[in-house]
Amino acid sequence: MSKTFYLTTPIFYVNGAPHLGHAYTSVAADVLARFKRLDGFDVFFLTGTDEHGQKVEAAARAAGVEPQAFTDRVAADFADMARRMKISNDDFIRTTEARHKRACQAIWQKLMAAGAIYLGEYAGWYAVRDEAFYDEDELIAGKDGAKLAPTGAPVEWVVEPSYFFKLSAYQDKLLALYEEHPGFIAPAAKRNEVLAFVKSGLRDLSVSRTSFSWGIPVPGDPEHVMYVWLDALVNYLTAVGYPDEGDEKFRFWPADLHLVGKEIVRFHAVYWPAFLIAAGLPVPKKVFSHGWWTVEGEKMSKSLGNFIDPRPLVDEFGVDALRFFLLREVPFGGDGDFSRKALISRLNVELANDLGNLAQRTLSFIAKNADGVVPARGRLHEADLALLGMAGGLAEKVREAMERLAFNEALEEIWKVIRAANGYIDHQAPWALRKTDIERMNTVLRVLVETIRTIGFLLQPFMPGAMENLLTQVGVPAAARHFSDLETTLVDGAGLPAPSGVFPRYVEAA
RNA sequence: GGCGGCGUAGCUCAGCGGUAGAGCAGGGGAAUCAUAAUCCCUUGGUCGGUGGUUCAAAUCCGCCCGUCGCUACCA
Repeated sequence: MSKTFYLTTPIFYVNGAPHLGHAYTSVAADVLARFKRLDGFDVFFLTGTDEHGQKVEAAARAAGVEPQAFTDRVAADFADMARRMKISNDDFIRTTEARHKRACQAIWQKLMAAGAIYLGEYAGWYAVRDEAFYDEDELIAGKDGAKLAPTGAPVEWVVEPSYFFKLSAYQDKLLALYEEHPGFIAPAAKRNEVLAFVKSGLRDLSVSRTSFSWGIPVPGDPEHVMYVWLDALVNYLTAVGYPDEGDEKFRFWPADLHLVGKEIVRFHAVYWPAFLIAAGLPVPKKVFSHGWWTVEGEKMSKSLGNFIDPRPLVDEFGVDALRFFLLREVPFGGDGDFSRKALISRLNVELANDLGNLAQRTLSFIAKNADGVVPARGRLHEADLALLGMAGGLAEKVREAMERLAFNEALEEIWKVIRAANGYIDHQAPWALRKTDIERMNTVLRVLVETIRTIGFLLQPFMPGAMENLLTQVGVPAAARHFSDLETTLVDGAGLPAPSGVFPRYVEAA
């Protein structure tokens, strides 16, 4: 039985359309999921949509449709985006599904039974205009001394019944968790923030609402719906069959990795493990926070209206190039800037010139001068051994970087070999050997083919379509593309298909 | 205000105690198998400022400046 690997994207909130940020999280998770599958893991990869809450209820009303119809439409749009980005998720969960309602109510009852939830009163300064509560010390003074929200909205003292989760009781257990598993929150900067937050003291968390109804009813008290974050986080359990711990999918629990945007770290690194500990369930192994994209130097925002839909970019540049760009351009965990210019530059320089041209010059040379078959190799020279050595050690280097979610480092390692291969072909000059030493020429070509093959294997998770094409061109059978097949070499004299460019250069229309 | 990150070549960044590095951009040359792609050489930096520790500091410590983030219940 192979080792399991369970990873998730956040479930995306359906009060707006999918944009580049959603695509980014999904692509990163997908690359890792594909990598782990190729590396022999039994992978469960989950994504989906978060569909409850006041904002969705309001958005549906604004659109003039029932919440369910509204969420059906937006959820379908997210699923479409995932498909277009070639996301290989094993399941797509929606929080409005019956299986999820059942899981949420089950965990609620478990938390109640454990004494972790109690009925109390939520009191605070509420601004109707902002639909939000504010702390006393956040308030500002108005003209006549009236209390105002920081946004300038009038506030009133409101008391309403609410169920609370005893978050304060889990402070020490959380700190112990972070202490014992230093890798639980990554990158380290986020870990520090969470640590500081928890150390500063935790208050109990209001986990039910009575002010709106678009949510999962609290068992035994239907006036209340569950707080959307409790609802949302439980999706990770729902998908593996909770509360049926005997479900065949439940073997994936606990999750190996929750990939999240930096704005929701706290929910995943504080509330979620606290809920799980209280419910007597194992906690996930890692929460990794990635950064945000600006677009042409500006923050994506509603007011600027510059949200980017990734799908037109897929149409224009190809899904592989876009996926590559997102993980290549910036260290995972940090923020990045998306610009047409940078995308085109990566596409032309690294994909077309470096890799595409390397494959093309090698394969078309073989087609013209080596009978279009896998060339046999003779005695190896030092330069051959150097390049083969680099290629041979590549899988381990890439695996190590992927383990740290250092996607751009993994790609950099691969590109070092690509650059070395371009240097190698220039120095060995098979076009000169063609006239003087055919055996040596064949050896050089074979070394190149083997190197390209290794590169193709390792790039599969990043650019599945293009690498499927490339691996076919270097003669790797479709059924032999797991990383364990890397050790199997190509067969001398096996026919190769006619080569065709893998990454065409992008020429900006005049 | 408190806590934390960052500030290194024109740009994006790596290095984190032992004579300043990569990619891109710029300059020169070579080659011509290839998607006019490639390869080689090369210009370029008082490593934010300042004081200290050390035989030796981008690299450790203090202070200052700039910048970004966190500092709970919309998600």
